[in-house]
Amino acid sequence: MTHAEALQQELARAARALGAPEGVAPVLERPRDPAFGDWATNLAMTLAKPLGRPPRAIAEALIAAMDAAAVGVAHAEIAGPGFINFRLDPGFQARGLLALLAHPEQWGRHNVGQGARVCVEFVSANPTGPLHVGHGRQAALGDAISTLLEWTGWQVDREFYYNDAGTQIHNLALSTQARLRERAGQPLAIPEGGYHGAYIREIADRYAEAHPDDAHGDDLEAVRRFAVAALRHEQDLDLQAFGVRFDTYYLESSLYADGRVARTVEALVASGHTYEEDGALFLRTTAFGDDKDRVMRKSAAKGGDYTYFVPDVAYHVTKWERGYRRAVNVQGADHHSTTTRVRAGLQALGLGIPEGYPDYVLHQMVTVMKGGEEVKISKRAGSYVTVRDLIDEVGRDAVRYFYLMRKGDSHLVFDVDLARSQSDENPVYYIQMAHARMCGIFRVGEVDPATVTGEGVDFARLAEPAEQELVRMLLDFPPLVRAAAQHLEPHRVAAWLLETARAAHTWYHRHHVLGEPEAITRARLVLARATQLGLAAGLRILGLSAPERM
RNA sequence: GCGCGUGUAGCUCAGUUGGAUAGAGCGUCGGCCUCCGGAGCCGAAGGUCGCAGGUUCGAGUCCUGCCACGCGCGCCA
Repeated sequence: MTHAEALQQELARAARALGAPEGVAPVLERPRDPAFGDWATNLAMTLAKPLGRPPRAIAEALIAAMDAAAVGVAHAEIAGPGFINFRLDPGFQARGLLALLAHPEQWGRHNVGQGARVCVEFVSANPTGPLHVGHGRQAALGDAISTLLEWTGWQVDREFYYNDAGTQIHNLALSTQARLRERAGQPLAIPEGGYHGAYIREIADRYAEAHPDDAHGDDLEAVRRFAVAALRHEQDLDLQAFGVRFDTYYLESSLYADGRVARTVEALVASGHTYEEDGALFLRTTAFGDDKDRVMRKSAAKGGDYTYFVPDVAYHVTKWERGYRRAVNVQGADHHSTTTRVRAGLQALGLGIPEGYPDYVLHQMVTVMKGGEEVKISKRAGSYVTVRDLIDEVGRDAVRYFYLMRKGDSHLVFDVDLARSQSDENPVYYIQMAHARMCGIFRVGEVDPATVTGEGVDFARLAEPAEQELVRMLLDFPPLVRAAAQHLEPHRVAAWLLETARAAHTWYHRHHVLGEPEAITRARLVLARATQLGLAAGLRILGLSAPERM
């Protein structure tokens, strides 16, 4: 039990002694101004109504009823309308770091998921081009969210869904074919909705080399397979450069091949939620909250194909059948409309899948600034900045951090020139520097950090304000990880890292670890070690490296 | 027009599920290197939290209505 939980328990006990109703859950928070103390509670104000007494009087009674010493409270005072501010005994609070030193691999871990399996799907790009900066945001977000879930007790599988069937892929094949024929001296005829990027020409070149007997690309199916394979390989390289690994690659084409799409359609028809109109088959998605009903199978005049969301529903059925009782999909907000459709399809099937399945994390668009102006991202026009461009220019860690430092649902402006030119002043370097500095102390002091356990150390020596602040930040980490995972919001970890790094730099600058009286050096070595471990933990969640020197 | 999202310092963004005097980074201005790494530290200036109402002890946060911007609204994905 942490000291905060002990304090909460003691507050709850005192509240019941005053006649408060069962089940009061005192809320502790860090006061905005550290001068107010280490913890504050608004308990007295929330009890004002049920107890029918003024908040300040209740606060007084609460303080009197508490066994302050037992929970390390050195001082308690009433402030403002009825806040109670607690100042903790310095050593009592700092001893909370013992758990970090003893089991660093457990620090920040929780078991809310209780080992349940969850499928996190992200990136899921069409294999029609390299990964662009929008996919990069998804890769960073999805990977960090997966890690957060792992840290909080979920068994996570990272999954990439390849839309390797349908119109876009057909256009890809036709575009490649057009380039092949251009090579052979015919006029270029890229189809409507086709792809104009230079990489298509490269693929055509390679195809011609590998298939000397089909230099015109007459075998469209072979061209399609070749182009898809080539682009999947490109995307794999992009992801590798970014340090993102997937457990499963699920192919949309396999859903057709194994009959799942057909079976899903049959099941939906059997459910009675479909109807035919103008030769097309509709799903009555309006019965499940959609604006209008959606076409499942196009009319014969339009080709008679299934629309994209049918395999999407079949795909999500497999997630359920594969045992994922929870699924998280990370998508761009431009795909927002699919969420209702997929959920509607799953509900219509009546398989007992919960209404909110799957969870969606939608992120807003990324715009790229280069040379002072916006780069229009268009695969078809062939103008965009790839994830690999960014990584090459500013480094993997910086790219990841920039993607993750902002909330997913706010629009992201990625100024490439700025990111590159300011790389010296990047927040990620600031954070990594704090970590490296802690490592530097051990290097210079010739102390093996692994031997710093806190045993026999007088924690009351960590009494300087800068030290208390740093201790508070470090102790905030475990609950912060839980909250970030619960809300699927990695940016909270990014913000914590920056604040904690600042606290570490301030402390480092004001107080020396080495060369002080032995009792102080020993206590400060503990804090340095805890800071190093704590920062490393946060960096790890975001997929950033924690260098020992820079 | 409808749905979703956003609107907070010059710029880019946080804001601990409704708490105290709204914060950070960058930029600007002014200080600090015999020091465990100055890739750092300390300080200052800078705000009508888009606008108007409402809910209550208390609102950047919740509700309603407007305004602006982004995305979506296809038998495209």
